[in-house]
Amino acid sequence: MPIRKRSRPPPKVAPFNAQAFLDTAGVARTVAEYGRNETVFTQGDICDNVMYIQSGGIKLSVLSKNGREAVVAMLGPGDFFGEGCLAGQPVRMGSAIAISPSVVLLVRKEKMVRLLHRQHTMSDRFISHMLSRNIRIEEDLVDQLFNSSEKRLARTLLLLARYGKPDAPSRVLPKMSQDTLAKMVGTTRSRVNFFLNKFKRLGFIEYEGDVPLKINNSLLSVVLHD
Amino acid sequence: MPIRKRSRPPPKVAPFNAQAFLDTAGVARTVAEYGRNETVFTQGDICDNVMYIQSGGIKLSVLSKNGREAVVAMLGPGDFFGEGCLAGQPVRMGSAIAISPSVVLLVRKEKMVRLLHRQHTMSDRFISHMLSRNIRIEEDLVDQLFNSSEKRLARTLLLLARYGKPDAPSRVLPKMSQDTLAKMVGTTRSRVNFFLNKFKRLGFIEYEGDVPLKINNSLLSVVLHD
DNA sequence: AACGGCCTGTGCACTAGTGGACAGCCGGCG
DNA sequence: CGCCGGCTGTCCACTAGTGCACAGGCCGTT
Repeated sequence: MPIRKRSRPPPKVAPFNAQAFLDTAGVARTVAEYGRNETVFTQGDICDNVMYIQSGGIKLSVLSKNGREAVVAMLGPGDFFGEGCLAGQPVRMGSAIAISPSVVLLVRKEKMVRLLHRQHTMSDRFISHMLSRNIRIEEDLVDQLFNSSEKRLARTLLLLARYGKPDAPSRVLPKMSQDTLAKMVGTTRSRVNFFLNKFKRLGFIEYEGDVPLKINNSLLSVVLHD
Repeated sequence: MPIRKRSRPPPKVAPFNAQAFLDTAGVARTVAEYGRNETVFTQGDICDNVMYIQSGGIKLSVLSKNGREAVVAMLGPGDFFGEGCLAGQPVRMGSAIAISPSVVLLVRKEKMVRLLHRQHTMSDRFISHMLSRNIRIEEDLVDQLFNSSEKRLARTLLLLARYGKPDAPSRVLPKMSQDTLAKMVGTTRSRVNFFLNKFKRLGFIEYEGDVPLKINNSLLSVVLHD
């Protein structure tokens, strides 16, 4: 299973090897690989398996009726996605595309249900994933409710920067366009551009050379101030 | 355990009787009762048990630094809350208060973890709760991202109205102030008032007598229109 | 080299939303 | 009774955010 090395996804927790586990558990599953920007599933597809990210990164987004897009989550190794079908959702509520070359495990939902019953390792992992995801989305929600787009941008930048956990004083940001940033924050590109430059002017982020940026923890002051 | 009858919480699924279950499972748990507006826990409290709603209704809300409040969820019988501690959150991220007389089960988090291991009935129930809650919050999030406050209000009204599932053409709304509505929708009271009257004018909701309102399914047109 | 696609930087008119304020209504209570 | 507190209805000035449009830079392709 060739995993091309990329700058971004630092192999997070290197957690339990789900594939090996599924092998020993004798569970039917499929291993799929996706290249950058390849789509895993699309909003409206019928929905009958749960995915597990072995390596790489996946973006979940939702399309509105009038064609606008919102990024709901950026996921990495060890994360599940597409769990909606376990709750009886007949079709996918959003789209999933790979943001870097990714190896993904597919498990049919019936299998998954049985697995969750029989295997503590699995259900533990799944539950803890659901818990942390829940917390994250809830935070995103109150962020939307309370904060201005400026603060929201600052927050998502900070979250993106510690994509690979360690709390170094300043971290590098995955390369992404102002457009997708806008779709994550929930605003327009003009706005994102405006604030990015403001942050740069104030020394909160550095334009290491040209496009790719480094963010400074001092950016926190934006989020925290009043 | 006297449960005063109220108009609101129609006993949902009448699901597994958690208390009896916990009794037979020999698990330590506490039964607590709360009156209307009594607080179950407060943002910042240390956080070491998970709650299960036996009957009644609970409102989860978050307070921002500058004193604003956002309602994150309204829960009913059969719902868990306070599960954050299972994911290692040391303190509560929001407050929980009873919106009607409620009976709540408290299970210490260590017990809960063991329970989830040993008891399929429990872990099934918990997982399905987490799944549906996840879906709901995610919907709330994209709602925030895509829709104007008018549509958001329409949506929350519709959701509130089918609090007791059945798909009757028009349903009655739990009594709640424009203020808490505003905090659920994520806008100001002036706005809520404005739109409520607009909806009334257009015949989407009826002011049955005075305050308590009935909502018409035609309100859907607001949400659906472009 | 010339082209197109994709990105950033910037400006601006227009709109939705905010955050007050104030009056009036009602019910509870001393 | 009169007063208070919490609720609704309404209004308005002010601000944040949107949704364009346009210019320029940096590829990779033909």
